[in-house]
Amino acid sequence: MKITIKEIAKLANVSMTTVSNVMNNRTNKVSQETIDKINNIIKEYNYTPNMNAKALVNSSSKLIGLLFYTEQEIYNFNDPFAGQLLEGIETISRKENYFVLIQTINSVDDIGVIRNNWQFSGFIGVGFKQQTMLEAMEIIQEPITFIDTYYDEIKLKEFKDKENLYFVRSDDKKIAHDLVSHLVDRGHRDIAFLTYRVNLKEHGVIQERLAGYRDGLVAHDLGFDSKLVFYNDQLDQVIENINHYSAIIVTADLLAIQLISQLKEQGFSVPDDCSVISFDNIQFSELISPKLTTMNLFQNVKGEVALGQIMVPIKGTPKENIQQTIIMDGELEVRESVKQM
Amino acid sequence: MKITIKEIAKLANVSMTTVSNVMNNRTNKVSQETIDKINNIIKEYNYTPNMNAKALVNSSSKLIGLLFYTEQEIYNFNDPFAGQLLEGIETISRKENYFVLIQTINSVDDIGVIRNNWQFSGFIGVGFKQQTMLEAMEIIQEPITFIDTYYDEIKLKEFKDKENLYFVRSDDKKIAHDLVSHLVDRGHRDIAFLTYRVNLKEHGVIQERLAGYRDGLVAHDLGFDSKLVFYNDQLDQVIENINHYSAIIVTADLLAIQLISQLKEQGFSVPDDCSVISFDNIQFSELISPKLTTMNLFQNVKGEVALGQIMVPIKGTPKENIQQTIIMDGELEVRESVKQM
DNA sequence: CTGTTAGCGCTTTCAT
DNA sequence: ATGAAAGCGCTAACAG
Repeated sequence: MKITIKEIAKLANVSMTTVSNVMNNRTNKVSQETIDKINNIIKEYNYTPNMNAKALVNSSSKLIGLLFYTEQEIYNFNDPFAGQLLEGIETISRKENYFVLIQTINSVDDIGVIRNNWQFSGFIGVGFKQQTMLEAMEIIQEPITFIDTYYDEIKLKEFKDKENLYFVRSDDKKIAHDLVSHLVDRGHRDIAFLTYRVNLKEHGVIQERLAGYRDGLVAHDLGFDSKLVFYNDQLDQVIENINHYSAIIVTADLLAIQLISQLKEQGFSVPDDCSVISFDNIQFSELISPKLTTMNLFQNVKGEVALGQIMVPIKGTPKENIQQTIIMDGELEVRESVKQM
Repeated sequence: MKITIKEIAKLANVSMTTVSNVMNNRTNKVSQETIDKINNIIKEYNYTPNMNAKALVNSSSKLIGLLFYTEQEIYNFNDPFAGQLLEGIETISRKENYFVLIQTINSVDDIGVIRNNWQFSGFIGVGFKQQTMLEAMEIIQEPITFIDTYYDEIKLKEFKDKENLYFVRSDDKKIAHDLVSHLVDRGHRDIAFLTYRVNLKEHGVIQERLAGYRDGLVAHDLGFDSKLVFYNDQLDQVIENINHYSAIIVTADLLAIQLISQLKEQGFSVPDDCSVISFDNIQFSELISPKLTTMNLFQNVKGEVALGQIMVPIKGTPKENIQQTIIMDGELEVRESVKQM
């Protein structure tokens, strides 16, 4: 049933070495006859190698560890972000014949354990903050791409020489800035900002978007007013203050949809009473009314890129043109939730 | 750095066997002193076993293969279903110290390959139809749970004796029936049905729901009218015929939201002109307006149950009370999209 | 109570 | 051009 190299060797009347050589295309020193014979047997018996044995002897398997860092017990896979990422990662891993092991982790120590358990070829880290990323790097030697992790520029220098370390993220600051510009183009001058509650001390996606919002306002000679920055637990205040702005930037479609729903309940109309623009371009954004004007972040591509990055050192292909940090732009999907003033 | 049993044995001045015994709690024949000594070393050096070596010698690893069957190139992980399932599966796998390898497969042959590659302890199959399930079973010997796969009752008999085969699904027929009953309770008598286009010959979730819809109508002395069954590519017809029904059952929140959005655009109001009730209870269903009355299917629990099922034979715990097929009920979330007539 | 040993399936020198 | 043999880290007889 489960055939091994040894048996193939016996069937072909050759040694295991030869079989191994043929399988790994080290055929320069094998006669064509033998090659064909072996290949036929492999096909006939549907032979596929035992990855555990391979991993054991090579001390490296065809495994990619997909690490979801979270303080929660389990990462929130409901988030469309996770799904899109997975789709991109699966696309590449299948193409490259690698395998993806998913793991939610709550502490950096978890990484050490799982890393010892399996000999991963590389990792993709999601949900890491600068601090946890730094700690993770102490442990992980294999190539790793961190998705959406921001780091201080000062730290960047130390990373520069660090091999096997990659980053992929959106250009959140620029994208937020673009959102402001779009609203300004449409005649808006009073622009609010709504986001999830986060620790503003930490460097992350939200902080960057906030900074981009601020930059955008300044660039368009509009003042930044901290009273126009709201958090998801203040939706009532957002609505109370609706007269103080004509448009609002929301850092997630989900939150935007929630807001719109509340606004409607209170008798307000979008975009007439208030324009809404957001991030994500999730599937739903064009199913609701009004259809959301939102920023497509191409999270599936992000997944593809993330795995693509580490595949370079993993496969040992020359890495001349590879960048350590890939910053992706977004693409605005202009739909109905922003009004021309 | 990466310490092995051999080295632990040396450090503890014992043999590898003893170390192995201690690690696997076969401590009945080891002195407490030795146990402590070994455990301390393990802790000190942060030792964790090499799973590949273990898998090789045991011909079974702590891997669960999560197989997503699809005709597409990549499974649609965007679907909230996949995320919820994953969440449930991860919850249990973490608890049990097992690892989840995700794989999209396009044909049953793919299973053979991946199964040879790694020695899985068990599998969870998603997206399998009866035919592909049957084929998969020919190949897979390990415990497997199929999620949401329906099979003919005739075939059931053959399965009865089949070890290691489990099913988890919702009671789709009963749930659809319940939906009809709820609508009838609310005074509706003309009830339409909207679903995704599927092959009606195949036995699956949609077919069951359709049957339940039919049963429900009959049970309430309402006639079944095939003209009131619509498919997702006929949304315009759904709306054209709006006078022929007062409520519509939609087999997915996503589709329901799409419909509502279209209805609104055409100037209709939900639930006043048409009540809508659906399946899934996705996160969005209570963020939109009107808030969706929908059936919670507990897909995350489904994931937990699926893995729980196969963990029984995997861990070799006595499986007296285990059922081969677990059928889960839903729970109606009554919100705003159904009108009291 | 502890150690010796063979072997899981594969790769890789080193011979021939 | 092909083969023999050692060894990756671990487990499980079997011996003592």
